[in-house]
Amino acid sequence: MWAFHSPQITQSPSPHATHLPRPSPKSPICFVNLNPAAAVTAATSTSNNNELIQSLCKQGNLKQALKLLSHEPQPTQHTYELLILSCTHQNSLLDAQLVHRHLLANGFDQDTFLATKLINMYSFFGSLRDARKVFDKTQKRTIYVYNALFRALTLGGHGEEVLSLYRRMNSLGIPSDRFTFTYVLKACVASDCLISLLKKGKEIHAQILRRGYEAHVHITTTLVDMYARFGCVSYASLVFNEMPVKNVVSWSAMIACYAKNGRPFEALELFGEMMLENQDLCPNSVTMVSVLQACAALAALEQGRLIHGYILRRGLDNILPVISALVTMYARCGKLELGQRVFDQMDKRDVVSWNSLISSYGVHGFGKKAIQIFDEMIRQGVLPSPISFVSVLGACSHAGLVEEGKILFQSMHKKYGIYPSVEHYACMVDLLGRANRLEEAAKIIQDMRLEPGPKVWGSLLGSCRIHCNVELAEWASARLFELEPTNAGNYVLLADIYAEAGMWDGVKRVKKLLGARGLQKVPGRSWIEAKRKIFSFVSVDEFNPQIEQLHALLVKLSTEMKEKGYVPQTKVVLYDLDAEEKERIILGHSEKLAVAFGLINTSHGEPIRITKNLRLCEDCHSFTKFISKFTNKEILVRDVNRFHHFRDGVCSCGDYW
DNA sequence: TTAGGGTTAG
Repeated sequence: MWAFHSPQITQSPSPHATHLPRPSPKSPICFVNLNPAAAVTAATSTSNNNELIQSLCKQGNLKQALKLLSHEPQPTQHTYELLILSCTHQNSLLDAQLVHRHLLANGFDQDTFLATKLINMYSFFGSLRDARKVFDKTQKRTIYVYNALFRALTLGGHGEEVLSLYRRMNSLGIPSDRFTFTYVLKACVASDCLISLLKKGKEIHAQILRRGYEAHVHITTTLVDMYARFGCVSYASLVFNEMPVKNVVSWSAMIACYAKNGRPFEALELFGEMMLENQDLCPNSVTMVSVLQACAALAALEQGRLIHGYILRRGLDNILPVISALVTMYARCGKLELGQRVFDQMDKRDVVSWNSLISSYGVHGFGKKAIQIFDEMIRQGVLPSPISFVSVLGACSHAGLVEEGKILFQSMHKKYGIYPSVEHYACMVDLLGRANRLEEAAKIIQDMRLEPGPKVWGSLLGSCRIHCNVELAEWASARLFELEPTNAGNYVLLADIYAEAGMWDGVKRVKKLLGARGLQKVPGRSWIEAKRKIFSFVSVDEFNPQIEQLHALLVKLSTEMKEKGYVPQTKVVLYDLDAEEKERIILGHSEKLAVAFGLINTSHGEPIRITKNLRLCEDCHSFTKFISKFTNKEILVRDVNRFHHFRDGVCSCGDYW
């Protein structure tokens, strides 16, 4: 498209000496002193020079363009625009800074158009301070200049700065445009303090309605996404349902909202609706990633396979995020080998693909294999990301590989220059805590340079539950009740610890606190996929039409297994009840109902696959081990943390979970 | 001149 002109710097027309701008004394740019004879011809050909520079930029020949620039007395706005663009294409910050200094020296310091380009440029290089400097030095700040800085700050995660600047813009009477709204909505979630900014987001939503932008698909889609990120699913769906115009992006945003907020069933339902009711809408790779996430969350293997087929038919199977999501989907549906096969068939892999595989092995309890894959990734020259360490440390934790985990944790900064984040500390606390090294876990928290967040305290409390440590549990829960006052799970964990220690006063106190704050325990729930449908069970499920049949089967199996040595672990019932009543309660656990359903509804040789929303209780674990031997059935249970693969009376977790 | 949805973990 662009004609190639080979730049002949030595023969090129030279500018007249009088037209040559004086470089400022501070400017490092060297203007070539040209002889007067050459300068005469140059006076008329500066437009050609500009064209030549522009052409070189378009060809990606930045170095030659810059050389020629030093001979050009009157670069135009367009020349600078293309130079700036070229610097980002070439990923050269040094050249970008040179162009910036050059345009300042040539009197373009108040050019608002170039100011927006410079802000975008510095945003690209991650130099937000420089972007802000350009903004501050620009006197006439058009909405374009504001929007450019909003975009830069939002991308950089400085949401609060955007919102304070936005307030100032409003007070100066500068009206927002449709672009401003998308940036400031995104700014509300590009920050750490989500609670206060949700209120701000709602205010901006009101402004959008007042300005009559509710029919604008970009803005409303951003609104759906903002509410999704705050976890306000009902608000997101309200906005979505009222959108007069929806496109594939809006549908994808709403599907992602469900998938990301623990509502995978609704995500799949909405995807079905999108396919059925809108035949002119074609789902794309982004849509498919969320749909795969939903299948993974539900362990819906058959659905996942159908989606995989669709992805192949649509030719979306060469897109990296889609393949990574496929690897995860298969692994989380219990088909680790299929996940590995998808990974093996990839032409190219990025760090995310590797992370998918590492965590897949981790969740199945193959810690050593996960470390091997991590090492292989490094050997192949792929640098680990912070998430690689979350994945591999998590794998160590599931497999009880404490020493290996400690070495990896230390290597993060030493070898790879990655500072451990709160997530990594949470992994370490989990790793040590599960291994009953609770004092060491507590020491890690005390020595942390970062503020330990809810994840860290939650890991400690979870470990205290496993090993029944009241003292540390009280320490952790006191912090958790401050940080997450509405997370019912924390209260339940502490109550369980008190109950197991026989401290019934403590149980009463915590339950009272739970009630006073209007919170409820999340009921145990298990899912199973059969005949391409997903069946869900809750504990002591009175509304299930098959409950009597399932219960009768469980009583029969339990009685027979007791003769073979199964002893019901009634201690998991944390109520002051008699043994018989406790036994009745544990037999009604959702996971056992799902196992019974699986025994009735799966064919011979077909494994039973169950998903559970909580950690597997000791009795269900022991019961399922017995069942797998007693009925000669393979049973895969994915609890909230990991997989348990029961076969012939043994579990893959080695009773460590 | 500028804009919306996604990948891996917990």
